[in-house]
Parts: sequence; C-alpha cells; structure tokens
Amino acid sequence: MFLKFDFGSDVPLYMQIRNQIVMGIASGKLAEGEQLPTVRSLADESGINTMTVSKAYQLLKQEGYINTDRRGGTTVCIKEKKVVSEDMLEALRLNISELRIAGLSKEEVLSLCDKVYGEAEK
Amino acid sequence: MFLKFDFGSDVPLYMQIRNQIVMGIASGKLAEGEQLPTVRSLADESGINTMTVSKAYQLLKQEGYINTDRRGGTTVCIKEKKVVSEDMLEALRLNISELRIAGLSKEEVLSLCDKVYGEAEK
Amino acid sequence: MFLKFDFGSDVPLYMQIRNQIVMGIASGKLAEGEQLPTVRSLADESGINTMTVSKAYQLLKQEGYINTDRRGGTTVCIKEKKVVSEDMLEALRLNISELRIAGLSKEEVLSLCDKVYGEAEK
Amino acid sequence: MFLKFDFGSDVPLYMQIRNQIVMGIASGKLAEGEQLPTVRSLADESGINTMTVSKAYQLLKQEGYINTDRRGGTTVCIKEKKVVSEDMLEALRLNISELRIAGLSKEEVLSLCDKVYGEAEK
DNA sequence: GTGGTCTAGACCACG
DNA sequence: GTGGTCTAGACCACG
Repeated sequence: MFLKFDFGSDVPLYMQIRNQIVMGIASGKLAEGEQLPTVRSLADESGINTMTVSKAYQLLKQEGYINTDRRGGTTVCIKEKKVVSEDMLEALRLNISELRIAGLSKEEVLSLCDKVYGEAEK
Repeated sequence: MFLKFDFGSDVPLYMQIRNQIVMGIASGKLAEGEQLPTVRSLADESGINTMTVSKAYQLLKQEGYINTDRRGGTTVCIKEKKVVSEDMLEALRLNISELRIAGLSKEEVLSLCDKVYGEAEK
Repeated sequence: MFLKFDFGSDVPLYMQIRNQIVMGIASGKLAEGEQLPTVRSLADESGINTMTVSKAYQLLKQEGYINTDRRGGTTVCIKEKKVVSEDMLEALRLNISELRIAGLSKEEVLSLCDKVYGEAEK
Repeated sequence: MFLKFDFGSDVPLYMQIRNQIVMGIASGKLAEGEQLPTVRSLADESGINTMTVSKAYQLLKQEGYINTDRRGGTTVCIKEKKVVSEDMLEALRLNISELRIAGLSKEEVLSLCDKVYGEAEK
C-alpha cells in the first residue's frame, strides 16, 4: 500500500487519504483509469475503518478525481477543468504568504514551485 | 477592522484570524513593528469570543509572526528564517497537485504563483 | 440504441434504463405498440448485464409502461390512467420546492414545466 | 418534531431528512435564519442515529440550504441562485413524463404544478 | 453544548 | 464482490 498515516495529526484520516490520492494522481503514481483498491481492502491494509475510507472515496468522487462504477471498482478519472477554484487560490495565497515571510524571494518561491511540480516527472 | 469571517466555514475562527494576519503581513498591509489590536478590541469589533482571538494570537506568537512586548502590546515581527517547514512543503505539494490535475501546465502554475506573490507589491 | 448511461451515477443502471424509456414514451420517441429491443440485444449493445436489463423491463411492466406478448416480444403500452400516484406527487413537491428555493417565481416554474412538457411535440 | 420517516422506503433516511427539510423551507414552515434542531436532539427525537442526521445536515450545508455556525447551531439559509441545475431539470423531465403518460394534458400538469407551488402560501 | 470524526460490526442493493 | 447505509457508542476540537 502506498498510503501513510499520521494518526496524531489534526488532519482527519479521511482527508489524509484524499490528499495522498490527489498527490498520487498528480505525481503520476496513479494513472488515469487506474483501479484504486476497494474500500474494504484499503481499510484492511491500513487498519482504518471502512466508513472512513468510504468517506474519503465519496469526497474524491464528488470532487471529480475518481469514478466509482457500479459494475466494478473505483478508477482514477482526470477531468482537466482548467478551473482554479477560489479555495485553491486562497490556499495558494496563504502558502505563498508563509514562504514569503520566511524570507524567500519571488525567484526562490518560483524555483521551489517548479521543483515541486516537476516531482511528477520521475 | 481588516478581518472578514466566514462563520459557516469549516476553517476554525482562530485559524481564519491567523491566516488573514499572515497574509496581511506578506502583502505588506501589516508592516514590521506595526501594532495589532488588543485581544479585547479585536474580539469586540468582530463579535468573536475573546478566548478565540487569544488562541489565534498565541498561535501566531508561537509561529514567530508576532511579538508581545513588556507593556502587553502586540506587534508584527518578521524573522526571515529562510526555513521552509515540512508542513509548508506538504501544503505546497497538495496545492500544486490540485492545480496540475485541473490541467494547468507548469508555466501556468508558475505564472499563477508569480501573480499571487506579486499581489503584495501594492 | 437510444440509451445513454452514466456508470458513475448513483442512480442504478436498471433505473436509468427505466427512466429513459419512460421519457422516451412521453416524448413520443417510443410510440404506443412500438417494439422494444429484447433483453438480450439491449444487454449486448449496451454492455450491461442481462439481469440488469431484465430488472428494468420487469419494473416497467409492473408499472404498466410496457407489455410482453405471447411470443416474448415487448411493446410500449400506454394506459391513460389519469391517476397521479402519491409517489409522483411527492416527487413533484420536492422538485418544485427546489426550484422555488432557487428563486424561481410561480410564473417561472410554470413556464419551465410548460417548456419541459412541450419538449415532446418535436 | 415535524419529520416523518418511512423506514421501509428505499430512500435512505438521511435523504428523507434532507428532502423534508427542503420541502419545509419551500413551504415556509422553515423560515430564513430559523434555527434547526441540533444533530443530537433531532437524533434523539426521531430515534435515528446521530451519524445519519449529521450526514443529512452536511448534505444540506453543501447544497447551500443551511448554514452551520461554529458558535451556535444550524440555521436555514436561502441563497436565491436562480440556477436550475441539470439534475433538477432531469428530475422534472422524468416527473412530467410520468404525469403525461398517465394521461394528464399540459393544462392539467400546469394546474397541478400551480397547486403544488401554492401550497406554501398557507 | 455543538458538530465532526472514528470504530466495530451489521445489513443491503446492485450487478 | 462492490460500495452505500445504518447503528451504538466513544472521543475531540471549537467556542
């Protein structure tokens, strides 16, 4: 299993699952159309309750990152919407604000973003 | 007062205060050494519980964004640590992952980050 | 084949079949007495399990929308019962409630219903 | 309590809660800004689990019908979006199709919709 | 006191 | 076999 959990974090477990799958898709570790583990198997492997895993999957589905086909399992589904939601923008604003206050110049921030974006190319 | 609240948000109020002050500092709206309102006055103006405002200030102090002087005044304090915490990096990874899946190319992401960073120059 | 499926929908496939046939009848695309494809052929064309198609046909038959003749053929059958079931009424109530809360005036709702009813005349 | 449940229905309990609250808002029984019962009290009164009630509230919140304020309880919140979602439209199409096949003329359908819309005026 | 999260365990509809 | 629903009961963060 490719998921790791921080049980002491204040980020809820279902959100940790969601976040890691999103990053997995972006990094190419999870490819378009690829089958995700079933709710049950992921729950068994990770020791996390099925309800919690199910909640993560439902959130991912609602956000359009995955598709749960009644006939089979759950697959990765990438809809390139080219839309940057207000939430994403606000999160980015906060993120870059913190980096800026830490003393990073615009060039350093862009270089960091470039590197993070590029992490997918492996 | 420059703070705006979304009482229906799932972001806790103390975190909304913290985030807006951080973005205020990065954008230059709050300058180094500038005096922040007292816990009491901020609570009164915003209708938010004193305990909540206090919690936000404590968090900001702990993170090094503000300072409490001997007389009880609270001032903005920028220590350019040049350190990018693992939390910031993880948040950036998630952020850029979402943008990437939305279909933004590396150039578009960097251009967006450039713009967001630049919003401070006003 | 005139049916389209959303495999990611939370509406079960057999219900999607049923709904589309009902709307097909109302719109005139499926005329009284018209022959429907056999369970087998519909299943083959659509890639949907025979059991699922069969379930949809059984439901339609039970509701009086289709008829199975002696030779096994399935035909559209319209009995104008002039009866509005409690389920239909409840669904309409919910429907109109949502439109109303969205801000549509009575005139706008009636105009929309008029238009939707009229879609059959093509 | 104003909610009634059909425990034998294939409509999930959380959806029955959601639907009745939506109809309650449209009918004026629940006014803008009015306080809804807490998750716990509704669960106690109805004999339904808190998780189930909570799920209904979260759905209503996501749809913009209610607002859960961290400082207090849950209130009715009407945003007149004037937008008819594709889901609403599709549901209306199905609904009107069934009425039409039952033999109702356009006038009869519109008269019924008029009556249903008007049920709020009491 | 409030809603949000989580578990263990059960049952069910769909396919 | 799959995801979806539900319960009883617990704990926690927020305010």
